[in-house]
Amino acid sequence: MPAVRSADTDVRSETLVAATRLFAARGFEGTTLQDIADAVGVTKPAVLHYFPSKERMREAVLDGILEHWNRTLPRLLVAASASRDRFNSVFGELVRFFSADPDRARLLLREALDRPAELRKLLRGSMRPWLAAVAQYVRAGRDGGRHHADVDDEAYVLHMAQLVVIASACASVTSAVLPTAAVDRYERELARIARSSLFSPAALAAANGLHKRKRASRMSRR
Amino acid sequence: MPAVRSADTDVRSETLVAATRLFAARGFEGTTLQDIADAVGVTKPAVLHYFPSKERMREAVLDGILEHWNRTLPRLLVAASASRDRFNSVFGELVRFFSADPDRARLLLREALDRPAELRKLLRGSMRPWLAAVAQYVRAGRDGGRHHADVDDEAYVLHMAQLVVIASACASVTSAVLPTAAVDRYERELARIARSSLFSPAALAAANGLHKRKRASRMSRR
DNA sequence: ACTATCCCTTACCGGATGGTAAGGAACCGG
DNA sequence: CCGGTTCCTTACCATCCGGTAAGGGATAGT
Repeated sequence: MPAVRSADTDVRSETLVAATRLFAARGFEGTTLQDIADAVGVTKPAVLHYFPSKERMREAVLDGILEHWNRTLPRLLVAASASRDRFNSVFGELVRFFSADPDRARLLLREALDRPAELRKLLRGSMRPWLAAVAQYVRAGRDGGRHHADVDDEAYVLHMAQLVVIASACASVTSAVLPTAAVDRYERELARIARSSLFSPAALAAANGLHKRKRASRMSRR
Repeated sequence: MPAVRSADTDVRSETLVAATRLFAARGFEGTTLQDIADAVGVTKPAVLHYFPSKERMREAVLDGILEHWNRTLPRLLVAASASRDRFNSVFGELVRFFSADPDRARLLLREALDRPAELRKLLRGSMRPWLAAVAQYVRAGRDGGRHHADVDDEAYVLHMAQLVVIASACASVTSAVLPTAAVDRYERELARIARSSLFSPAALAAANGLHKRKRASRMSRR
């Protein structure tokens, strides 16, 4: 029925990609439809042919990110069951998700600043289960003595998520302040903070040395 | 010489306050001169009488924040010299500065997103000394055994600063995800993360119990 | 060959935006 | 009483914004 020309999904998806990049870099209000059209190489009404309004485009861009997120979410949650490995896989997945494409973090941050009410509702619906699951894991580890006794499960998880987001979003700024700024040094410290503020000293010491022979010691020790 | 009417600094400063609030809430591009003029209760050319352009107003707003920061900075750095007290006073001052007026955090975050290059230069010039001083304190504590042996001084300080900023800026969003969201619970966990990822287990235990009788135990233990 | 549909173009529009021109009201030193 | 300065107004402007109208060229079904 549609007169496909192999450009059917082409211009539309290119528009979505360009809009994502531009919204992340300059913000929604700071980006004009002309900017997006120029980036794709078409005219302004062409992008409005696929997205009825700029506002709808914003929603499409945000949906694209959340969809990607919800697709990697299950994989993230059924990670290894061992206490320490589970932490590493979940935290690693989180870091990878945002540092792989900092635009995701920037966009999320902008949404939190520009439309907090909307993001609230959105997170309330789609991130609560995830938060609850991870928080439950933290709580179990705490009751089992593996985690700090005074850790606040939900607050801890939220803080760590925020930390990953802002580290990814502002990497270009902070790298200018760190003098000998290797990015992985920055990321390594991020992981260290998350670990050492979660695991009890006993669990940390155990993982560092006399535990199972499963993983080679990847602890930083320069 | 000037025909003062007691409104000399009035409208100007009110404009600055309104602009700060609006820029923080809606962003620079999302705020019109008309919005600002309406908030102050004057006409659009009136605000342009004090600030020759919208761009100059942005600079004035940012300068206002950095000036406030630079004014409280020295007080922050000459804080108590005892290891644990120094941490508490510096970290507490940081938290207080941003949570007292979340607009500061939001504005800083927006600047990092909208104009990373400019903020880079600005931070490079005015925040490097502060970072260096605190990092040096962290390093000294590490070499003295009070801090974790594998802490990365500069990266740690940067991460903590970012964490405080985003926690203040996004409090309205995250509070919707935390179910029984007392704000101070959120802040308490923030301080716990900062402490337990910095101090070595021995130093933490000492501070919690058998140390000097200086402070009453304020550790959370619900 | 005819029609319909899809994709995209040129041309245009109402409204809002940042900024300017010009002048008026209040106050000043003289 | 008289310029002069400061502060703020009304009126206005060029530009750009998101969005629409209308149509052309290509393709597909019939």
